Parts: sequence; structure tokens; C-alpha cells
Amino acid sequence: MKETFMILDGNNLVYRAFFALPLLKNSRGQYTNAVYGFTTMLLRLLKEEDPAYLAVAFDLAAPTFRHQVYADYKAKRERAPDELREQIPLVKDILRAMEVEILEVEGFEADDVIGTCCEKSAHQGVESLIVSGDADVFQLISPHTRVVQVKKGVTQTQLLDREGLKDRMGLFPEQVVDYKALKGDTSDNIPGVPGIGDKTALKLLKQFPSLEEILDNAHAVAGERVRRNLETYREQAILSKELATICRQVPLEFSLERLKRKETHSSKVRELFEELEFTSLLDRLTFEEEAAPLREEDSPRVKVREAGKAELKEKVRAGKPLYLIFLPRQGKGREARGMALFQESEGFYLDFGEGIFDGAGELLSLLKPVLEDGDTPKITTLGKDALHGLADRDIHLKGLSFDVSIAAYLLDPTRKDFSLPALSRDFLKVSLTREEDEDLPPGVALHLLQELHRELEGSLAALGLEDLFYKLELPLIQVLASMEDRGVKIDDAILAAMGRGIKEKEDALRQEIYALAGETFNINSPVQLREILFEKLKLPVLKKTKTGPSTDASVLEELAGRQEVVAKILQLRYQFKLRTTYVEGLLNLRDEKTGKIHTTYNQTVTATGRLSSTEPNLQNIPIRQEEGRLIRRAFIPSREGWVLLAADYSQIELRLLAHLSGDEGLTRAFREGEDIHRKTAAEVWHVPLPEVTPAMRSGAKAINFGIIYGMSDYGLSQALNISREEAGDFIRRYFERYPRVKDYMNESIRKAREEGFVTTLLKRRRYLPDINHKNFNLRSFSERMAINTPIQGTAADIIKKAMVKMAGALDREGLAARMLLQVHDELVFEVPEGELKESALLVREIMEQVIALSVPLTVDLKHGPNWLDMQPLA
DNA sequence: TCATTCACG
DNA sequence: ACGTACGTGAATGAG
Repeated sequence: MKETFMILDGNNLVYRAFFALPLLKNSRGQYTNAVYGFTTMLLRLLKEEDPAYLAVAFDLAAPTFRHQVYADYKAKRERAPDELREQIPLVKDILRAMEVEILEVEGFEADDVIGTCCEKSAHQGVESLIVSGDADVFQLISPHTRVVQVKKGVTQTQLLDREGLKDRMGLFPEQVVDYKALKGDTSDNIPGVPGIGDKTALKLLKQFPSLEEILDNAHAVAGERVRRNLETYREQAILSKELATICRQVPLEFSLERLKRKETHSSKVRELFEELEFTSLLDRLTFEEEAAPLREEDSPRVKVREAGKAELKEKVRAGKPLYLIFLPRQGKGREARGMALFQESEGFYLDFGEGIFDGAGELLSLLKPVLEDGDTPKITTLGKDALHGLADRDIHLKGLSFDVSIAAYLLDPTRKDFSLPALSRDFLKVSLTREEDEDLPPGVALHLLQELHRELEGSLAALGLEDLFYKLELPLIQVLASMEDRGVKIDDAILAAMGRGIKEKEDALRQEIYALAGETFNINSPVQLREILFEKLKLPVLKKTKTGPSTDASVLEELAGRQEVVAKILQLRYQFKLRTTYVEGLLNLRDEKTGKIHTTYNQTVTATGRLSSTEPNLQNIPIRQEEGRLIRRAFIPSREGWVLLAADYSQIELRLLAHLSGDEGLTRAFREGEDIHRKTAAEVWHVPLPEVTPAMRSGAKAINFGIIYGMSDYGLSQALNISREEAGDFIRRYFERYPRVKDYMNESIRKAREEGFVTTLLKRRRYLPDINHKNFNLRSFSERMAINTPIQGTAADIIKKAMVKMAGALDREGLAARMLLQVHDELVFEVPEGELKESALLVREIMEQVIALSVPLTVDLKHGPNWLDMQPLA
């Protein structure tokens, strides 16, 4: 028997299922009727038709080529109800979990994708079976292509081939478009020819085989009115035919291999079904063998041996996937106690003894060719640590193909523990003994790494996170490792001098404070300070913390006018901060030999997708105040004749707000290259741009920020030091001018409530479990996260993407410039002075063009001999 | 280890 | 009537 390729019209079937079934909800409040209807239909079709290949086509929201030909195409169509629209992502989640290919192509409808696929599959000798409830696809019927028409409800279907269609409609497939062109279609807003309905259309197509012949022979047609309309609306009929014709040349990669149907399903499908409460459907699936729980007596852990030279050389080979783990030393930072390897069926362990240079040196050198071979896939966890560990031995690991810690982060960016035992407990439901947990044996580690790889690979696919993982986060590991490795040079003399100056100021301030307070006390202790300020000096309590009156800067600023000592305390705090955190903090972490500091970029810490930086944190070096800013003078290029180059995205989050919300006013402002805060002030106060005062602008700036944070009127009033009423009024005016921004915020919250998570442009997810919580506070927090996370997270996606591209591009162009720092919306490089211009142009090009938005992304470039004294580079 | 404070985007 | 702007990391004091 010939193999069949079954392709489903996704949108159409979900739509039909939605209206065929009552509006079901699961206990978490998700609407599931369309998902349920679609899934049962899919399972039934798989059983009845038993196709060898399978795919589901979806429409994309973007305008299609038909809109270019005819602006009113589908203009009358009503927006699908929200209860339906929100179920589409769930359907796709299920399909991804079942490893069913989802086909969608921008600018084309599902029908076009279906037509193209059927044509291509026919070329490869595979018959197609289209499943749809829409009669449009009848035009695709051919000797190689049949249609399963889904009729009322989701249970009744009819199989149509060429003869069947003729019997049913009195038409051959190639006449379906002519028929539609004549009678028109109100749902697609295809005009047709006035006065011709289905009766007349059929009659005409009996008389002449095609629209063209009908039009050319209009004079021979019966009926005065029909004849006249055919002549008058000739062009309209031809346009209608064009619109009704399914495009069979959609640009898409078609590989039957990829569409091969999976007979068994991963536990991901089970989890999704359970979440949606489709437990009755579970029996209808065949599941893969579950990973056996790892117990003391029957653990299928990997056998591992202390490897000898000859053995390693013989058994670890290029080309085959290699599992690799650096096992952490108990409580000793990132230092590893050894490396475990697994390939095919053999496991090895290299003990590093007291350090990586101690025992395993020779063995490691033996592995160097395989480790540096980009075509030998490496599966790791905490891969960046391994990268560094090996780099210390001059082994430059290449071919990272999977990292379970990063995968786990994408599946839930709020998780805290990325150790193998923790990941195994949560993803594999495997429990370890306490001893194993504390000091993981290499064999157990290798076993868990393999199981996690298998499990998380499927989970990423099930949630549509593959591109984000393989194209962005995975290559980013290497990029970050080399930035950390490179480090940034620090002029210690500058810091040391600053430290001495600060110390003097501190001492003077401290004496003055003691004198004014009338006693000595620990000014750094909030507890002791409280006593002095609020008990001894009887200053009013303006704000409270969990443990008592607050003494933070906003409070002290309010009180500074009443007691001289308060201002001194503020000054002392600032000086102290500069000295301890920055001057001494940086000097302590500076490598004596190279004069550099090497930060660590954490890729699995933030809930939004940003990086974080530790030991030291180079993402919070002072800039806002003049004095603190001087710290930046100590950041210098590592070589003579080199300079620093800084490139920062201008207003990236507000631009993303414009893009994501589609607000016209905001979009226009960016397209016209306006100063956005000034423009906002002008809009809100209805004054011409030149009349915007600095106060108006800074108010507008605060509100622009507030929007991104999901602000309240109270929050804004605090930020601007104005009354709540004024703040509320301000916000109302803002939304009057930028109404779609308001819609966008509501929509973000609504989506979070329905789906339980929010996403960024590159599909990064953050779950918000408290979004429907009955506690107002918890719920409100989640709502603000629902607004902020897509914006902050998309900005993170974008700069990460630019970083990955940048690393490749600098190499390709043969430029010596190297990325040193990332500060959320800024990249800092060191570059040879002679290559400054060329490097800067490349940097700008990559950062600005990394993604296409509805507003331009712009990058400001600066260069200089250090991170303080920088000049704009036009 | 937690709470407070404050540096950054 | 809630109680209040998003995301981080480091240093210090207190228990």
C-alpha cells in the first residue's frame, strides 16, 4: 500500500471544534473545548487513516499576498472570540509535544501551505490527505490528493476524491475556483459577479468549463441580467478568481523525513494532557518507556572506570555524541574535582586530584583533538564551567550541542537550583541517596545527564523553545565564556588613589556626625541609626520596613532639611558605598599578574532572560552621580594603542513597547526620530515640542518608565514627588494619547491569566503562578510582571542575539576587536585604534539590524581611553 | 542566613 | 480597601 501524508488545516479545525463543543474549562480556568475537540479529531484520524507522514498548517496573523492584491480581502471577517484565540497556543503546545510538525509561513494562509505541500509530496510519490472543513481546499483534489471534509461537529467526515466531488457539487476540482470567482464569498469578502449565486454559477460551469471561457462567451449566455453583469464585472471576476486560487508555490522547506509520524509519545504529552485534564485521552496514546527511577539496588547507572591512556585514546572518538561533566568540588566555588565522560556505551572518569593541573594533565591532552572537534557534539551541564576548566589547560572545547542547565532555565527561568540532583528530582522524578546528593559519583552523574538530555530535549520542543535554545542560548555560552576569559583591564593606581581620597572624606564626615549626634555609634547599622534619628532626635517616621522605621535615602532626603546630621549621613553612606563596593571590591578581584578582572556572567539567574554579572558585578558600576562615575576611569583597554568602544541601544524598551503594542503615536515618534520623553510631554500637555520645559520632560520620562514597570498612580507620585491625584491625572492623559499601550497592558495580563505564563518575542517564557491569586498583593505583583517581563525579556533576547552574531562577525571580518562587557542594553569592546571606525560600523550594523521591528532600533556609539572619558562617534 | 541599603539597566 | 513600579548583586549588621 502506498504511504499517505496527512495534512490538517489547523485554524479551520480548531475553529470548528470550538463552535461544535460547549465552552469547557479545566479547573485552572483555561478554556479547553477547542483543544479537546481538535485533539480527539486528530487522534481519531490517526487511527482511521494511519498516515505515514503528518503535519498541521496554520495561518499567521500577518497580511498575506492576497491583501496586497486586494486590500479588502477578508475585511468583513469578525475577529475570533478571545476564548478561542487563546486556545491556539495550547493546540500548538500539544502538537509540539507529540512531535507533529507545525507549518506556517508568513504572508501565506494555511491553504497555500497545504497546496504547496501536497504538490511536493506528490512529486515524491506520496499521496496526500487534506483534512479541513473548508470547501476551498477542494480545488487541490487530484489523483494524488484527496480531502477529508469535516462536517458539522467534529465527528462527521466525508472523504472526497475527484469523482466524489463531481457527485457532491457537480464540479471538477479545477472548477472550484471558477465557481467561487463567479458566486463570490462573503466570509472572505471576495466580490464575485453580482447576480450570480451558486445555481447560476453551476449552470454556467456546465455550459463552459472555465471562468475565462464563460467571460469570453458571455454573449452566448442565457439571461439578460447575467450576460450584462458578466460583461460589466469581468475584471472583478478575474480578481476574484485570483483571490480564490490557492498558491502552490509557497517558499518552504519540505522534507517528508521531518514529517514522519511518531508512533510513541514522550511523557511531555502525558503531562500536557494531565494539565488540560484530558485524562480520558491518555489511553489512546502509546507512550515511550518511562525512565526507571534511580534506586540504590537497581540503578541503571553508568559503569565508569578510571581511564588509562591507551583506553581513552582508543575508546573516545570524534564524531559521536560525547557526554561531559565537570563535577564540582564540595564547597569550593567553581573548582572541579574531576571530569566524567561518556560516549556510546563507555564511561570514564578523570580525577583532577588537588587541581586540574595535578593528576589528569596527560590524559586531558590526549582528549584535546576530540574536545576541540566542532563536529563531535558535546552534551553538558553548566557547560561554561567546563569551557573554563578546559581552557585553563589550553583545551578549547567546541561543538557544544546541548546543555541541560540552560535547557532547564528556559523551561522555568525562576528555578533556583541547577545541580544535577535537583534537576533529576524535578524533571526525572528520581531520588538520590543523601550521600549521592552531596558527593555525586561520576557514574550516577553521567546517567542523570543522559536522562535529562533526553527528557529536556523533548520538553523544549514541546514548548516551541528549540530556536531560542539552539540558536541563541547555546551559542551564547561560548560567547560569554570568551568575554569572561578575556577580562577587562583595571588601572589599580586610579582606584587606590580614589580610595585614599574617599577614606579622608569618610573620616571627616564620621567625626562631624558623632559631634552632631552627641555620641559615637555605628552609622552603618540601621538599628543604631534608627535610635539616633527617631528616638534621640525625634525625627518623624516617614516610611517603615518590616523591622522598624526606614532610614533609606528617600527618607533621609526628606529629613535632611530638619537636622544637619542627616545630610552628612547621606554623604557618608555614599562615600562608604563607593569605597567598599567599587574601589575595594574591584581591587580585591583584580588579577595581580594580568591587571584584569574577570566577571562571571550568569545565564540562568534572571526571571526575564537578562544576564547577571557577579564577582564582581560589572553591570552596576556607578554612572549617575559625578563622583561615583569616576570609578569608570579605572576601566581601560588591555593593550597599548587600543581604545574602548561602547555601543548602547537607545530606548530599547520603549521602542519594544511601541512595537509590541502597535500604538500609532508611539511608533510614529520613534520613526520620526523624536526625543521620546520630550515628545511624550508635548502630547500629554498638548503643547508644541519647543515649549516643553525640563520639568515636563522629566515627568514624561518617569511615566514612560512607569509604564514599562506596570506602575500605579502611587508609584508615579513617589517617583515624581507629586500627589497621587496629579499622578493619576498624568497617567490618564498618557493613555489618551497612547491608547494602544493601555490595550497592550490589559492584553498581557489577560494572556497571563488564561495561559499561566507570558512570553517574549523569541518565545522565552515566564510562568506567573500567582496571577489569579486571591491575595491582592500577590496578584498585583504578578500583573506587573506580566507587563514588564515581555518587554525586558525581549530586550534581553535582542542583545543576546546581537552578541552571538557579533562574535562570529568580528572573526569573519578579521577584526581584532573583542567584546568585554554587557550591561543589559550596552556592549563594551576593546579595539585597536586603527580599526576603530570599521569595528564601530560593524557593531552598529549588527546591533541595529539584528531583528526587524515596526520601529527602528538605534545604537549610540562612544569611544575613549577609558570607560569614563568617552566621545560620541557619529 | 536574613534584612537593609544602594549601585546599575 | 487593599499598599504599591520591573530586573539584578554586594556590603554590612544582627541574630
